[in-house]
Amino acid sequence: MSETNEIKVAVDAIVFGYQQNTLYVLLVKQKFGQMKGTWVLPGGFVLKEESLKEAVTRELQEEAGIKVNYLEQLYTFGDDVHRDPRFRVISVAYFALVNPNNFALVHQNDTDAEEAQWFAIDRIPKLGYDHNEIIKVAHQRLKNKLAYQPIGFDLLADEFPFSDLESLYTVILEQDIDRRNFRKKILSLGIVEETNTLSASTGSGRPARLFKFNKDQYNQLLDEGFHFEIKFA
Amino acid sequence: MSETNEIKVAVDAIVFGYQQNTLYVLLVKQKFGQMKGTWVLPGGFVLKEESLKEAVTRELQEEAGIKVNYLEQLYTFGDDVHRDPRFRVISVAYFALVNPNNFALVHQNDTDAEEAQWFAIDRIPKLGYDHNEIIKVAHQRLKNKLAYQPIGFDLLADEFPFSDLESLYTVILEQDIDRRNFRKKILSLGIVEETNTLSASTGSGRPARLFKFNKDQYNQLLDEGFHFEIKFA
DNA sequence: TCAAAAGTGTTCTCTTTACACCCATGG
DNA sequence: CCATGGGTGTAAAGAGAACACTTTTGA
Repeated sequence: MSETNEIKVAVDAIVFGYQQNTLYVLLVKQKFGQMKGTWVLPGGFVLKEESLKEAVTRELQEEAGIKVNYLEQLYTFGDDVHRDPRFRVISVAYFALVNPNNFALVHQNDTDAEEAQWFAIDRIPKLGYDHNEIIKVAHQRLKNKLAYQPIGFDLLADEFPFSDLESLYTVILEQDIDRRNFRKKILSLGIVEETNTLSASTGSGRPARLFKFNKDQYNQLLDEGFHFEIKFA
Repeated sequence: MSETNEIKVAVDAIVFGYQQNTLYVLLVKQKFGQMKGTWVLPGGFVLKEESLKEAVTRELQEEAGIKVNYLEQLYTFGDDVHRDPRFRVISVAYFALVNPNNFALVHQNDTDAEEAQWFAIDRIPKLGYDHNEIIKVAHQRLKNKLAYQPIGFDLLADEFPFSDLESLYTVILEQDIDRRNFRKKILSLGIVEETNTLSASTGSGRPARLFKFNKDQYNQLLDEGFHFEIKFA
């Protein structure tokens, strides 16, 4: 029973960002040890007096200078006893989303990682440990959640054209959707509202009206037993 | 960083069983320590050379002599630094289901727990640690999963009358359902098949035809993109 | 005036809901 | 023959899917 002392507890974060029809994941370059130079998920060991959640937010701040706007526990990886070649480590992985406001990375020098960088989901290099596997699990979770929780909005700016929301769904779910039916469906839920703003011109095409997610309204509907769900043909 | 050595890793299992319109949870009486005599979830510390999953199945065997027929990771509880008053412990909780075949408890004497016992979900006593909270989370997961995964069958005998399946749904979801529509819906999924057996008489009423879940068929449909879902009015 | 993206309604199909009476058995 | 639980169909309403042309802007 005392052997449990020899198991180390780590946290890792899979942070998703979305920009220009591309889904990105945040990675950091390992600064120390035999894995120096390898790209891995941001994360690290949990301190004795901090909660798991605190450990993740601390590591994200230290390693990438980033604050996320959605965070939930994903899964705890601890079945492969040798997933870390040095020690027995179990890792509690967290699923996180940032919107473009928080996208920028602060490069502090006093960090665990030499660099932090965004990688397109289909351009992830071979990572250290089992982190490629962890990203797969997180990607699947993202796909699933998109259908029954309004987390798409956490990946967009506060005000966005409808087409951004639509292409976010097509890109992440890798599936075409009908523009008219999608718009009708989303608007019928009553959690997205029109603003008076039009998008700045992008050089071609008609400017789009901007919309925003009404979180208060969503929470109120939740209390009333409302059930968010988006499905496609 | 070395402080992580002082965090202990435990697993706990929430095992659900269903009998006679009642949902049960398996609890064990703590045998040692200052919590001696308190009811808690089966579980214990993870050994250095075993996977998390192995740890759960080992503990369930040792403490209750039970084998489950569904097991999945639920959540890792580690945000309250003092959830165990003795040490910093994080617990990876597992969600498990048994069917009536595996319901019986073997009372070995060489176990961690003095006793193992089934408690109706609405008759759970005050438990040690944060285990009442953990059960709430597991109960919610059970309710959610029932709607989009055919796990109800893991709580029933291999062959069951339709009314058992139906009352399982009403009991766990705490919601009435229309008998005719429910039967139509389930049968239309094509994963439940009729047997030739009729239930033994229970003293009154017409004997029921028994059905069984066709797991192979379900898995095949899954591969074809099938999506299980049961909703109610 | 052309290219590019935004905006918009209707019809058809399928799924979900609501609802009530007869059947088989044991006592 | 009565009490108990098992078994079944239909119609109405709602949700999802399919589908194409007009509008606004910049170049």
